[in-house]
Amino acid sequence: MNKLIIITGQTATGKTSLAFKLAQENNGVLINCDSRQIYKYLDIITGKDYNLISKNKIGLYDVIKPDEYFSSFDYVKLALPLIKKIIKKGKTPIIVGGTYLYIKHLLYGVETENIPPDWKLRKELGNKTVKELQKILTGVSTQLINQLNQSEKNNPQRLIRKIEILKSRAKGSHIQPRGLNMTLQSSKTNMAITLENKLSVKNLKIEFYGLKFKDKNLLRKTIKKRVEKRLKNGAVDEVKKLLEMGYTKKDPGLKTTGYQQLIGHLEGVLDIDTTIQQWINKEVQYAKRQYTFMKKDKNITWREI
RNA sequence: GCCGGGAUGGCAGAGGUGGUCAACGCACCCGUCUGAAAAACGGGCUAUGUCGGUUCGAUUCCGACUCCCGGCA
Repeated sequence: MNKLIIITGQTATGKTSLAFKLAQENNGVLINCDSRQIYKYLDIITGKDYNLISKNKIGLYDVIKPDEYFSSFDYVKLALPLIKKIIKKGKTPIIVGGTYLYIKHLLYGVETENIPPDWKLRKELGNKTVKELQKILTGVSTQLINQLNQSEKNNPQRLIRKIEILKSRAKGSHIQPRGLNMTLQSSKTNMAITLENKLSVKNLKIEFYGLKFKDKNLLRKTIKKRVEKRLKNGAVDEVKKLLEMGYTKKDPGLKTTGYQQLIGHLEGVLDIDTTIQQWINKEVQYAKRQYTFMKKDKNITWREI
């Protein structure tokens, strides 16, 4: 019997502590699944737990630089072999992090798996207005744009992705998607089977936990404390250092809560109180969105804190 | 005390108006999202300081009061 443990959930719920505990009980090895901790040099503000886990005991920390793009596909590509290696050693991989999108793609696959992001195209289309993007899409496929809901129709990133998919298919390079889709989320066995195939591992047992706050007051209080702690630990200096290294607020790594606000402060746009308040608000809002997204996954066993 | 200016949602703030007034932003609530996810988006909520008058009808006109800001004393 092979075991895989996944711990996700809202930010600031203590996922890493739980992962550490489960690692001791299960002969486990941690694999990060936080889209921010993937980045080098983003340490204090993304809350890398160096005290709890020494750097070499957790996988997928610090794999790219702040100006590099990363996607759920890249994550899966890196995570799968790592998981496999750990299982082969007879240990338990423990995936821990709040980026549910990455977990979702790892567990359930993506229909358009063979159509990679075209960052050049994205950059090009990035200058266009939503109206222009809609027009491009309408020109290619009226059917497709009619299927989009209001939210997606106005979301430039989503529209660009759709265009990307259509362009790729127009080139004829695509293969018919495999039957991996959302319906698998309702079935625990299928989830394991999918991964067993991808890993070529037999008898995989998956434990899938989600951590969430009991109520919003506690969430806000905890986040506020955490922000204050990070400031005390040198968050401002971390940002200064990154700016000195030549990174800017437009770099994908720095498009992160905390960095955006502190850069605003260093630029003199925000006073410190506003900076802190905004930082806290953004994290609270993020935690809310996380749960909205994750709660649709029926495989998650929830634990309230 | 006198003179002037002001009072619009939880906050900030615009403009119009005797006829269901009421923008934008923030916050808050709910949601969307199959290769950017700590991202990007959609929807929703709440208002004319108090009291009285004129009027069929007042947020708008009139009066008083309260509070705030500026100037004079």
